[in-house]
Amino acid sequence: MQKDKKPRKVEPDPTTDADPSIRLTSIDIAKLAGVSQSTVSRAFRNDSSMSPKTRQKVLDAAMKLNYVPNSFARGLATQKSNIIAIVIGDLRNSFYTESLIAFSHELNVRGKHLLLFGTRSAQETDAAVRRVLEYQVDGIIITAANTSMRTAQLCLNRGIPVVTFNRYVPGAQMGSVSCNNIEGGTMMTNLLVKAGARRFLVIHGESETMTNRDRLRGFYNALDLNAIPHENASVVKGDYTYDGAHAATLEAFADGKAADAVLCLNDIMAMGAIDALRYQLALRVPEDVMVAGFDDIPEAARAPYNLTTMRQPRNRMVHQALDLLGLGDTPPDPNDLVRTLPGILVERGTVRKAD
Amino acid sequence: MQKDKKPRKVEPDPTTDADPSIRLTSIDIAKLAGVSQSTVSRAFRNDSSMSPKTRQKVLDAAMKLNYVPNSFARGLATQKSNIIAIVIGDLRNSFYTESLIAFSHELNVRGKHLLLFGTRSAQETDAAVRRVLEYQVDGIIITAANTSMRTAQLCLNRGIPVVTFNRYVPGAQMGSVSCNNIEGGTMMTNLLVKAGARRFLVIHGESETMTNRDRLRGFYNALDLNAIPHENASVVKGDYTYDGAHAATLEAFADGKAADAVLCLNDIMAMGAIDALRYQLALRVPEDVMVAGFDDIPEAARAPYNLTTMRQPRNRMVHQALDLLGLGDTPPDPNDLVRTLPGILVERGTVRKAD
DNA sequence: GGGCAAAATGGGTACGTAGTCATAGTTTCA
DNA sequence: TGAAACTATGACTACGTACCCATTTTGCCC
Repeated sequence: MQKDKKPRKVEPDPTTDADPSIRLTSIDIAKLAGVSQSTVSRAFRNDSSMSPKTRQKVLDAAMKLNYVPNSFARGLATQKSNIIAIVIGDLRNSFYTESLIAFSHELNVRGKHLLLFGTRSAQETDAAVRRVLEYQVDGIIITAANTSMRTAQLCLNRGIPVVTFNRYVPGAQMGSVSCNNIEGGTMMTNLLVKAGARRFLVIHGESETMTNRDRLRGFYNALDLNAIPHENASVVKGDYTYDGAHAATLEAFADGKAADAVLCLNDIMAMGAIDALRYQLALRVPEDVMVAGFDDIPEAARAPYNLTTMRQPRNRMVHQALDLLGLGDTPPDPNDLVRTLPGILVERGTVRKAD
Repeated sequence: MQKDKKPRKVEPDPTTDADPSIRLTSIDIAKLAGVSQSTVSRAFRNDSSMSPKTRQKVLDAAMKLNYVPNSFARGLATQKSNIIAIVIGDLRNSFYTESLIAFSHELNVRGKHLLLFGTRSAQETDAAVRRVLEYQVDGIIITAANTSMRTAQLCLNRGIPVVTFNRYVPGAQMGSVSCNNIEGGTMMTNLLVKAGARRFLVIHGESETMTNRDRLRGFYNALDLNAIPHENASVVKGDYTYDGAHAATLEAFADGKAADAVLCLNDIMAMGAIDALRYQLALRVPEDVMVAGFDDIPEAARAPYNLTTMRQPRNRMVHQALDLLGLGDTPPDPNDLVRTLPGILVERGTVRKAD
């Protein structure tokens, strides 16, 4: 019985024409370059102990055959994937879109790849994170609804750094980047009070997230500071979406003017509120009703909205998140995992100037 | 106190928790479940020839230790990654954001993962595609500027299905999904002509992409049909962005009314044009100048814009793309790689009703 | 219950790269 | 000039799963 070397699984596909580049490996390159597989591997790893001449020879051979190293084999051998997973809850909110763009660019620069998970519910998020683990990702950025502690702990147990972006889970031993939302809520509310607001409609999103709670808390703090009774504020849900806030505004103002200021806990909702006020309720903004938001997304600055908002320093937040994943210039300090940045009050045209 | 408090320090509890320091493999699960590694592998692959009892035993063991299969090893062994790469040029355009959301969801349902590349230039796109190859992706969706034929061919040579979304490369042997943009351009222009438009400003994006060319061609076709001289149209670049179109509009109208209709080759640019007309140039839309767009992104339907536009059937396009990647119900027909869907004229408030 | 087919399970190896260790080749310095 | 210290390269194996194939167990029928 003659035993032959196991041949490559080359099954000529009749549907496509000639398949010239069958599965290429470093061994093929080694043959062509007249070196060993080890040497090919070195050439692609920028291993120092290697003559430039040999390296060039290998790279030339690789170029000629259009060889690309197999990331799975590499990942298996190195236990590194070069993949960062991002779990995003609401891509319809430009704040997250912009963040994603920034992350994408920054990761690209660092030679990392980006595995994207879009989820809505916390349940879905948990499932996504679980599947992320299969890919041995080098880090996870979570910017979706309240991820369960248990799931996050799962990652941390495996030594995978986790960063929650624009949210945090109290007590969790993981990185998090967000604004000082309490302070932000207070500042914005103070601005509205100074502009004459006394009766408030607050449109909030998901009451479970800390970001939401903190902004709300900041709002109440400001009411207290200004001796405005809490009864003057009605708090309704807007689902963190344009449509949600639009509907909530219509409902709240159904029986006439419900408030002289609408504080929306993000810009997308503020846009929905403004449009409802102006186009459905025929109220003027800011003359009849003032509106304020959070985030400062690109649309907020455009003429139809010209929204007064609390800007989140997005780029700085992105960089902090990358730092916490160990992708920055300095390794993260395990005792400084929670980064809180100040928001920036951006005064535009939806809040009247204080007299 | 009967029950011990859980110790703060992580202590390996063999009955409930995994030891965080140890890398779990199918062999560990096999030991715990009292079966072979092969059997563990089977349990996670839904292999048919396996007793339900054994499978459950394995899954229980895996659950207990929080075991997750290693995708790199799996990918190496199966030559399948379960990863689909998406190269997106402009995430700031909701059309692509919405498409991404749809793709993300559909891929998730199919157990596929999504590797995201954001790029601006064709050069960057090529680099991204090249790196995608390292990950042995099961398919690539390109919805960015004119990818070079050469790069796309690289993928096709490896048997990786490529689909261009909302664009196509003439003559390329790869899948593509787009609207009938020639027809769309003609329909929209006809509508404007019927509404009384005679002098046109066309704001287009990247002149290299076929989508752009086709819409423009459809526009000129309509001019011819209506015996309107081409001199009545001025065509300027808007970079496919809000800001680009905003600036282009201001410049075109700098010396007074430049046209009685502005045809923007996508909605994002239409929004920029409308805002420039209304807020900077104090012109009324549609009374003084009509505006039309393409795509029908969510913002187009909102009150401040209420844009008349040519809707692209996004969900159908997404499904077609998935089909072409072999992820649909039926395998793709290699002779039917170019899918062209009709656009849908959505008449709203930025084009006057024909008399 | 014996014999046979089918189902269930285990053994063993390939997948492609990284990295350790050994070795051949080269330089340094006494 | 010879030995030590490097440098450059090659041989070999681990990484964790899938899958082919062999083997054992079960189910079935007469």
